[in-house]
Amino acid sequence: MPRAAAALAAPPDSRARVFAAAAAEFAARGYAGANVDRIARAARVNKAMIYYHYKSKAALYRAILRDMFDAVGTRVRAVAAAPLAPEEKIRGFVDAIAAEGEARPHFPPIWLREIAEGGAHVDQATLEYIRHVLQTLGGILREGQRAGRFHPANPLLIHAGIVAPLMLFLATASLRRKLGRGVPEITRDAVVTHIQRITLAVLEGRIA
Amino acid sequence: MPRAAAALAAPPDSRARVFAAAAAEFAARGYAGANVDRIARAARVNKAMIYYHYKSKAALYRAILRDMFDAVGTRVRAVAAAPLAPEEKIRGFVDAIAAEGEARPHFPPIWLREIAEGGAHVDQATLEYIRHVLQTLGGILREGQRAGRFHPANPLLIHAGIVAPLMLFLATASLRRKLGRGVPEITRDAVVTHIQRITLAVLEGRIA
DNA sequence: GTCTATAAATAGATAGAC
DNA sequence: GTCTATCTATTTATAGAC
Repeated sequence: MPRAAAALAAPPDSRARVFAAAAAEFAARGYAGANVDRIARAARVNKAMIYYHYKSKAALYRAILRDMFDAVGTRVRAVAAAPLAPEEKIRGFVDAIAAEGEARPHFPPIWLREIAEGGAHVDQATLEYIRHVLQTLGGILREGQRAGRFHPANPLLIHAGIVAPLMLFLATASLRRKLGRGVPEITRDAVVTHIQRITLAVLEGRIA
Repeated sequence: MPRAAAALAAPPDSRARVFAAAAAEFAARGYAGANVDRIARAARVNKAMIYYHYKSKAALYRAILRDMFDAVGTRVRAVAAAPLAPEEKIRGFVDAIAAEGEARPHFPPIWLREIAEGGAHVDQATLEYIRHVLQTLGGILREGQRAGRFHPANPLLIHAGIVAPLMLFLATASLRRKLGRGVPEITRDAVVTHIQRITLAVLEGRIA
C-alpha cells in the first residue's frame, strides 16, 4: 500500500484521500461506528467513489490495517538490521513503534480496538505483518542473549511492556484533557525514555 | 449498580440478565457494533424489556461503564486503606486491577475501546470513579515517598505502566490463540508478578 | 473517473394489548 | 412486567447516466 501510505500528508488523488479520511473515521469511531457517507464527505469525494476504489467498507478497513502493520514491520526490521548493539536496537525498537504511532495518528486507536475485538478484522496478510514484528523483537532478544547481555525473556511479555503503554499514551491525549486538572502532565519523550529504561532493566536482569 | 453487579454470575431477574448480556455484547463488538436485538436474545428477554429497564442503548452502556469503574475504585481503595507497607499496597493495587479485569471479562475490552475513542461515552459519574482510581494510586505513591521508600514519580505514568499491560494481556487471550504457534505461552501470574516487580523497581529508583 | 438516485437491509425505539 | 407489531431513520451498496 505504498501509494496510500505516502499520501497521508497531502492526499493528491481521490483514492488516497479516501484512505486518509477512512483511517481517521475508523480511528475515531471504530469499524462499526464508522460511516461511509462521512468518509466520503471528509475525503471530498462522492460516496460511489469509495466503492469504485474499494470493494466494501470492510475491504477499505482491512487495507488500512494492513498498511499500519506493514509500516511498523518495515520500520522495526530496519532497526534490527542496523549495525547496532542489542541495547541500541531495543531503544530503536521502542522509538520505531512510537514514531509509527505518531506518523499515523489513526494507528493507536485502531490498534487498541483490534485488540479489544480479538483481531476480528485481521486477515492473513495482516497477521503475517504482526508476526513479523514479534519475530523481529524475538531476534533482537536472542542476539542480546547470545552476546551475554540479555537474560532470557518472553518476547510476548517484553512486547506487551513496550507497545501497550506506548499505544495507551498516544491514544489518550484527548482523554487526559478530559480528566483535566489533578492529572499531572506528561511528555512523549518522558514516556519513550521510561519504556526504554524499563525494558532494558528487565532484559539485563536488573530487576529482582 | 449493586444489583446488576451482584447478578453477573447467575442473573435471576430480567434486568440483571439484560445487564450481563449487554456487557458481553458491548465487549465483543463495541458500542456502535452492539445490537439491541442480539442483547435481548442473549438475555432471553423481549427487546421491549430492555427499553423498559433502560432508557436507551446509550444509557445501558453508560450503566455498564459506571459499574466497571465503580467496582475497580472500591477494590483499589480497600487496598489503599489496609494497614500495609507501601510496597505491599502497590502489589495489591496491581492485583486489584487484575482481579477486577478477570471478575468482569467485559472490562478489559470495553476499557480499551473507551481509551480508543477518548472516553466518548464517559459521563460525569464515571469520570469521578476514574479519578478516584488515579487519586488512590497517587496517595499510595505519596505515602511511600513520605516513608522515604519511593522516589517521586508521575502517577499517570505509573498507572499506565500497570493498567495498560494488564488490560492488554487480559484482552488478548483470543488474539494470542489466533497468532498461534511461534508465539510463546504466558500465564496470568507471570504477568502480574512481572508488573509488580517493574513498578516497584521504578518507584524505588532501581532503574537507572 | 465522477455523479444522481435509489434499492435493500438493518437497527433503535415505541405504541398498545395483556 | 412482558409481548407483538411496527414505525422511522440510518446506512451499506449499486445501477446507470455522463
